[in-house]
Amino acid sequence: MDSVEVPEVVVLRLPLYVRALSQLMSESIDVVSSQQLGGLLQMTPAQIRKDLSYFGRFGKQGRGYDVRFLLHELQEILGLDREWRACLVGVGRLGRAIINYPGFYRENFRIVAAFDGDRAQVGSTIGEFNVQSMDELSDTVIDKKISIGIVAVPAQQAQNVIDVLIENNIKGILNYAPVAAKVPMNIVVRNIDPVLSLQSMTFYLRELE
Amino acid sequence: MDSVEVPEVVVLRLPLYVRALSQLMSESIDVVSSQQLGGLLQMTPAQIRKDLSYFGRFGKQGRGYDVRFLLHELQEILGLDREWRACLVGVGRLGRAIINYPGFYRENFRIVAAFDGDRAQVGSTIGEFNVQSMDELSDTVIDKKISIGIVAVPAQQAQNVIDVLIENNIKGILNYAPVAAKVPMNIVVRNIDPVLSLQSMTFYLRELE
DNA sequence: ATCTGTGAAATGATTCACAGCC
DNA sequence: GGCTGTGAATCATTTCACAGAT
Repeated sequence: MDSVEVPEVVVLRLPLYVRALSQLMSESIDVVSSQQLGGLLQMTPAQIRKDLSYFGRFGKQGRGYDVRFLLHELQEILGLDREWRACLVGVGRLGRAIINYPGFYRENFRIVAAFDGDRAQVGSTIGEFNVQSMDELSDTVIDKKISIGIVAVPAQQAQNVIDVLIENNIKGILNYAPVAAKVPMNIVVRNIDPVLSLQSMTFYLRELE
Repeated sequence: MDSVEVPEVVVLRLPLYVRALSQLMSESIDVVSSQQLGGLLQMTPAQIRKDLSYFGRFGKQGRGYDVRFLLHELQEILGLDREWRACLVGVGRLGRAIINYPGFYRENFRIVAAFDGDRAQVGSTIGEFNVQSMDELSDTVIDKKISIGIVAVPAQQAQNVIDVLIENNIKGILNYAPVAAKVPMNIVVRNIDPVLSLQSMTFYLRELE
């Protein structure tokens, strides 16, 4: 079934489908066509059908997709049918905001530990977390079955923190630091960088003035 | 010179070059090859050269690129040689974190006004901002020459807020709300959505366990 | 009558490879 | 010898268009 490698762009779009389908379910809509879904997400019906076809045949000809069924299938494909545990590294302003952000929790991502390289921070309490030193990372990752690291340290320290996370068997990194992380191929990195987003936006705005 | 349309992927990468070049400049390195830059950013030298070639011929054969010169050129191309003013809509937890985030200011993006649809918030003070009602948006956008709107309201209200921003001549939207914004073609939207990032990451992590 | 799933075609992006220059 | 800039080639993604199912 997945003998053909799924393109990464397709994987990046699946969560959009999940979100739209959740929305539809909450509106008690139980069948949706690729046409309608495309309308919601501003994309072509053909792309949606093609994307889904990498994973199976979920639709009914002449009818469309059963919302609940497709949602469950996609959640399973993405691994969203379980809880994921993450640790946060860096408890400065940004790190604190991340801890307090309720969006992760709602989608079954749990931050279960917080670390900081600054010894002055270690031992302090943030929300319900005791801030731990980086030395404790190794044991905590194992004890708490952590598979994702969230990096919220200054740019200068980011690569080092990322290296430590990888040494400790973390396979996914959500990187808020403004650096291009160097990681082995088997590590999945996602960057969150609003400044980069703005800096590419202005290219288009500039022409308008 | 730009008679051939520049692909959007290229524009999205330019800020990465800007960042790397700034870094190099701060290290007093004044010449860099596409090879070296590729090493820093984890991309191929050919891609960098091709990207830059959409905008001009910035390098010297046998030598590479003058760091300071290329940096200035790219900043100008992206419109980063000036200050950009933005307003924030939504002063909940997320909005407050955005206001306090120093990264925008450092890169010449100024948040100069804050709005909230919730009348209970209006009139309160956050940092140096007086939270304004949405009714005041129209005048303030003009007075303060705001061209970018930062949306940090709950999903439900996001499309409405975005519509209001666009009605008031905002051309760029940095959207933190978890929705696929519907906007006319001439509006530039950038989405910041860490949950989507995690949800596509888990597809790859799932296979490892 | 409607909508999926999918090969084939079209379009878009990346990489190659080398002429030309320093 | 080293490096850019760039057409050409390759590779990837999107869109088309239609057979087949309900």
